[in-house]
Amino acid sequence: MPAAAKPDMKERILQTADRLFYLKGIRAIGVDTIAAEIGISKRTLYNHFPSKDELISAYLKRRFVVAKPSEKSPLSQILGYFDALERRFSAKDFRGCPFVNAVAELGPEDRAVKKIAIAFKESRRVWFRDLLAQLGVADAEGLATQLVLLVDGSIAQDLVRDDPAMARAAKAAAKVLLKNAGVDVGEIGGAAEAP
Amino acid sequence: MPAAAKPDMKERILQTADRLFYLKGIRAIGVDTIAAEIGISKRTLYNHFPSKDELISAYLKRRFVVAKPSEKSPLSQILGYFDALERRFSAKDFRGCPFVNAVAELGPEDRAVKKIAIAFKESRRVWFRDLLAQLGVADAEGLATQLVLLVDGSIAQDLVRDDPAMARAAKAAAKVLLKNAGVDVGEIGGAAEAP
DNA sequence: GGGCATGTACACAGATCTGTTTACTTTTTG
DNA sequence: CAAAAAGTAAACAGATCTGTGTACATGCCC
Repeated sequence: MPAAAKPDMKERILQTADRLFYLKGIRAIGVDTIAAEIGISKRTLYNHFPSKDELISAYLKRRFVVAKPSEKSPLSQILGYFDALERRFSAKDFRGCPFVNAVAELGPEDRAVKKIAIAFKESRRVWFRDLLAQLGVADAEGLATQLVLLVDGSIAQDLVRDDPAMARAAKAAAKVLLKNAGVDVGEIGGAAEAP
Repeated sequence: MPAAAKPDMKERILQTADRLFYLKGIRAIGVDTIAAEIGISKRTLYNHFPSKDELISAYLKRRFVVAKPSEKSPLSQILGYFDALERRFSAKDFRGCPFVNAVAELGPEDRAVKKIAIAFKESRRVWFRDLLAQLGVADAEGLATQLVLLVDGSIAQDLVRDDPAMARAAKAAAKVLLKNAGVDVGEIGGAAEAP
């Protein structure tokens, strides 16, 4: 039918690539599949991205969203992160961390992918660290690292087991670590948690 | 050259497949590559494994080693697990958890792979749980889950960042969780650890 | 000696993947 | 209007992948 005047073709390509790469795997999806899914020709796709590698990088960079400043208290931001994790685990289209998956899939030789993955992991660690510093935690660096271990551990476990309870377990452990660092987190149950 | 009388051909194939699948990725390695690496013909490989899928399953099953009973105390077994992790992270050929990587690479539709991965994760959780029960921990189930989060989290982080310190951070966090559960773990530093 | 399992070498089928080329059509814009 | 920009359709090149087929060589056991 029509030819041009498609708005945000690049964004539409990226949206589709994101969904397919993330759900099925980067190596499992060919550029033909992405083009066919949108209903465009392969040539059009290659006019927007010079190679699949570029598309992969763009996909990962688009996934790299920075946390916006919040009005909420540092503690509720930290604990809320685990609640958000649990919601994401419960969604049926959750399939682990796209950065970890990409590194696992593409191997350590793909420097471009690894670089983006490292940057993302570091930015999230820094986000935790700054919130912890606001709470007056002495070793904010060390505790931030431990919190991201819980985050990534629950993501890996949920990827394999499809169990959103992993997020609750991570939150419970995070509370223990916070309390141990002198943060008042209120009551701490064994593992359960009152919403 | 010679023809038959190769001892343990199946095991040799598995060893090579293990190394290549794990280091480069399952989808990145073709059966030709494996056969060429050993110096056998592709036909021979297919005589031992009827399909690549079967070879993948055999690779993962072979990675699934059960922990042998130990003479050491439950606590030192638990803490020693994190020390072993750190040693593995320091090896240059470490590239994350083969089960998580396989699920990430092959997608959730590969039931055979997912089944093995779930079984492995569960067996390790049970290993922790039983040791915790021996220590008299009340909620051994919950704490075991939290410990495997730290384990898998440090593995995912090391995969991306190549930083063996992730294992030390996990160990430090584990100590805090153990202490909180009433286990005497001796002195606890901020994040560092005396060997 | 004679099967028979096991291996080699190598070609081949058929699918799929990245990326290009060619020729044509439609829309926007100066 | 006319040129440029953007898209379509479809074939193609060249590589790679899984799996099979064919013909031959070697070693072991009866």
